Amino acid sequence: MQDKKSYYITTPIYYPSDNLHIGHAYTTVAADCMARFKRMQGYDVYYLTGTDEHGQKIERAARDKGMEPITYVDEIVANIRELWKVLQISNTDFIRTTEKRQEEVVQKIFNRVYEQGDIFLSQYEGWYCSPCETFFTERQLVDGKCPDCGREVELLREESYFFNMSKYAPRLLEHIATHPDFIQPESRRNEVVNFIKSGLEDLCVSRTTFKWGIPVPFNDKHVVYVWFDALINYLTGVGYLQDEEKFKQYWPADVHLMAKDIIRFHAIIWPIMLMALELPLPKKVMAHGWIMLEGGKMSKSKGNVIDPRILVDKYGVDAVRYYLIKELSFGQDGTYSEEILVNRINSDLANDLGNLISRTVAMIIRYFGGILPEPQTKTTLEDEIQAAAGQCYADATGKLEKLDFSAYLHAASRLVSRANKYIDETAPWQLAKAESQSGRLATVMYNLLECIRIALILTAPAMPTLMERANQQLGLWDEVQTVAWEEAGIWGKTRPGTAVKKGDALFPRIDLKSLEGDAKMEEAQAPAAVAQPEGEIEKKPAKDEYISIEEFARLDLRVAEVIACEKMKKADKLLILTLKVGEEERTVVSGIAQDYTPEEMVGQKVVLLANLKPTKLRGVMSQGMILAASDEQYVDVLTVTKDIASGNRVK
RNA sequence: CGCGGGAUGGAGCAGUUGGUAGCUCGUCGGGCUCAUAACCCGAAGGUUGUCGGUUCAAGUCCGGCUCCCGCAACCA
Repeated sequence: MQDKKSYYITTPIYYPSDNLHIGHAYTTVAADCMARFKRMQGYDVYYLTGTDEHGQKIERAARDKGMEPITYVDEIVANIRELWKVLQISNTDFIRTTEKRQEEVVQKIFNRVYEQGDIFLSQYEGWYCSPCETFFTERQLVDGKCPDCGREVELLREESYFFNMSKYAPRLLEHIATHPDFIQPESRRNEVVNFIKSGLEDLCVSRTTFKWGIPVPFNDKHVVYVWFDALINYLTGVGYLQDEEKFKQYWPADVHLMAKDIIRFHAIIWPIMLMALELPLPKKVMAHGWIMLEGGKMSKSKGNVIDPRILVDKYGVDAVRYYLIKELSFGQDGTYSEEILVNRINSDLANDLGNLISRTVAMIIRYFGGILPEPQTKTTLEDEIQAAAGQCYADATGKLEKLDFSAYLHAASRLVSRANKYIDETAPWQLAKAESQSGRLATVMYNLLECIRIALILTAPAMPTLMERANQQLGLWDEVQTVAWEEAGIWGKTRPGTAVKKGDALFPRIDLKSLEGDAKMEEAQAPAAVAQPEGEIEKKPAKDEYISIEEFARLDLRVAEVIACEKMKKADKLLILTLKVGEEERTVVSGIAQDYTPEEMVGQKVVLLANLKPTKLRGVMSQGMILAASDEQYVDVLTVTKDIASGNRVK
């Protein structure tokens, strides 16, 4: 049974309503790196990823496109799988919450927890605004009234299932205290502990407002709350209640890896669910940081989402994965820019590693006809090299064990640097000039290749195609797939007599200047590039979607003069404008506070959409909307510059 | 006082249990010529955001302050 130690690692299951971006790629690549590392160490690895497909948002998105949720989601899931293929993700399994195995397990779990009393039917109590058909919490209300429409709300109860979380809070705190590695990094652990100590409320684990989800087994008016459903995938994936032997082999998970924003679900709700099921908790829950873009977080609305596929096309999988793994330091946020990416590839991969291989191959060919000689005369320098290699191996291993990905690659880089320095120290081109030095020269060549061999093993988890590509030139291994991690810790595994041959550069240098040229071309092609991969609906109005002049006339656009203006309290973006429109006065709330002060608005003549349905914004009734141009950076309010009196029509 | 993160040589970041501040890139100078104009060596450059406290000793612990950034709320 215990023939092989097992290792179970997961990524979150992703929500297929949006395109996946470089951040999702990071999590998945990092987890893949671990999976490959553990496999090379001889572990029986189970690497699970997948998609979380239920929920109102998906249901709505599908309906908006006139599709069944499942057809909608199928398409996106296919794209996600394709992305993982491109990134050489070696997941063992791919789970979808819409699969039958998941539904079964979720329902059984729901049943069980219900029967033991930890899930109970209760009333969800909230303030209900019937015109808006929405519940609000006490906090959300504005002056005790509906924050949306400003009307009276009533205290209503709705039937809902709740999960008793507080019951398990002390046990969870105890567990966290006695297992310091359970939540990583430490800053996240503190956050979670504080959150738990501030008191856990019962979690509402069912919904009745939509249908797209797993039905509560004994009450089909209810659907299981998506997070409750989603987290269970970690159990379903390894056969819980379905394949007991498999489950026994892999559970508890060794690592749940995720981005920091969902740590609470994994470090609070999930462990408590497992406690309710009397299952052992995962050994580690690790949250990494975010990849930020220069100028803020990436988001679809900013249009700055990076599609990893395009990067892989441009730079290759190994380079892109290397960059991702190297860039984020343990648990912290990092920055993405194409310039940083290119610099990283050029300096670490092209200049140092790629070039090391290139120059070594060239020298073995020049001095020994391409056949690696037997090492001979040894000096203290060789002891030093060997010790350095051992140290790098130990460091890389240690850092990976701790999921400190960046430091792991840094350790591997150190060996490459040491080898480059070794060439300088020994100056093989000098040795080659004297016949008497051929023994030394042989030693140097052997040691260089030995360093390369070790470096390639160390970087293999990060760069899955490099070993094979390099091996075509180096001939180090008969079978690349079976190379074990431990071989990197053994000096002298390379066999003399190995034949090397010249090949293409493993990591060609990238010219930043030519990149600028590319960027311009890309801009021209951008719409196609963006729309194509995901089948994303960048709907341009079709030609027959012109509107008539009559339709336009329905918009009552007027010149309006700002006679007073103040900043909305407790809102960053809102100004409250008092407008004079002819004889009439109006109050309009506008989201321009980040670019305009109240003072500079007063006296301006702006364009008002006067017959827009009034609405309440943060408690203030806004009677219309003023027109403004905007992009990601600026908001520019349209103003009337000539002396046209307020109230006049704009058309 | 909504939640959280950050402030360390020009840039981006490390700094584990408090004990001489490190790494990558860039800059300047030198070396080498095997190599993907790559490689190697050396140098300059920081009173570790600010004020106060604990200590023999603080980037590292405690408290106040300032400024950035994400999330949330809000952009009709």
